Amino acid sequence: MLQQTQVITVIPYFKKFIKAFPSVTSLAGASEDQVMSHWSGLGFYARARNLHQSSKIIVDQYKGEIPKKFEELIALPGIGTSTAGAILSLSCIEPRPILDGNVKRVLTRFFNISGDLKLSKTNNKLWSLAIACLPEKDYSFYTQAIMDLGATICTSKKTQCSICPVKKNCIAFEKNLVSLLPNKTIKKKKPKQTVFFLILKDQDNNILLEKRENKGIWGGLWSFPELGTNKHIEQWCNKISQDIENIEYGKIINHGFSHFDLEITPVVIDIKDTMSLEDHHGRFTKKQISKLGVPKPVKSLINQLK
DNA sequence: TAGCCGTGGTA
DNA sequence: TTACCAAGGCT
Repeated sequence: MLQQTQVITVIPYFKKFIKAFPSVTSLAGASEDQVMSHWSGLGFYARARNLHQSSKIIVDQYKGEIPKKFEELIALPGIGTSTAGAILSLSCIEPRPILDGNVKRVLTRFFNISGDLKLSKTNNKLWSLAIACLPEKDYSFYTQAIMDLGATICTSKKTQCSICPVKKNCIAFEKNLVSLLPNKTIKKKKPKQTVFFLILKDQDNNILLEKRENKGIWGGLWSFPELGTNKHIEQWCNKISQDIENIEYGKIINHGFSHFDLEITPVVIDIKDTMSLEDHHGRFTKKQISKLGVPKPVKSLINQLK
C-alpha cells in the first residue's frame, strides 16, 4: 500500500484492509472483488492484484508464512528490491538497503549526486551508497530513520536543514545545493483524453457496470461502459435496452492520472425494460456496488445518483 | 529502457 | 490553476 503513496493516505485503507483480511490465509481465500473493494480509491490497483496473488503463493508454497529469504520475497509479485529490503530490515531479519523516494532524496543531497533519477546509472550509484551506509548493527533503526529523515526534515520542498541531525556532513547543505537536488528532470506535457461514461439505470435503480481487464488503467475494477464520442450512444444502448426513456448529460469531470488527464462526460440513460447484459457486464444496486472495486470518479458518480 | 500505473495534498 | 510528488514495480 505504501508504494508511491504517502503514509497519511494509506492509514485508513490499511486499517480497514487488515480488519477485513487479518491473515495471509484470509486474504488468499477472498474473492478478487472483495479485495479490490477495499483498495478502491487508493489507486495503482495492480498492487492489490499482486498482493492478492502473493497471498495465494504464500499459502500454497510457504505454508502461509511470509518467506524470509530475499530471493523468495522479490519473486513474489509486487515486491521488488526496495520493498523486500524494507521487509527484511524493519523486521530485524537481516540488514538490507532500501531506496524509496525519501532515501533517494537524502542520499542525493548528502553525497551531492546530480544525475537524473530516472537513469539506471544514477540509481545504481544510489544503491551502492545505500549499501555502504547500512550499518551491521541497529540496521532496522537506521532504515526507519533515513526514511523518516526524508519524510520530515529532508523534504522535497521547505526543507528543515537547520534542525537536521546530519547537516554537518551534508555536501548539499555545505554548498547550498539543497534546493537543486534531487535533479529535476523536464517532464513532458500530459496528454488529454475525453470519454463518455454511460450510466444505464433501470426503473428499480439497478446500474450497469462492466468489469475491466486486469491490465491497463483501473485494471480489475468495475466501471461504466465508455465511448470515445457521443455519436453512437443511443445505438450502443440499444444492445442493452429496447425501451430508453431518457438520456441526460451530466457535469463534466476532469480526472488526472500520473501520465494523462481524462475529461469525463457522464451520460445518464434511464431505461424502462430489463437490461440485456453481455458477459463482462453486471447490474447492481448502489449497495451491491459498495462491495466492488470501482475507480474514484465512478464512486463519486454513483453517490450522486438518486 | 522508458512508459505505464491513481489519487490526494501542497504550494 | 498548474505542477509536483509520495514507504516502487512491472513490462
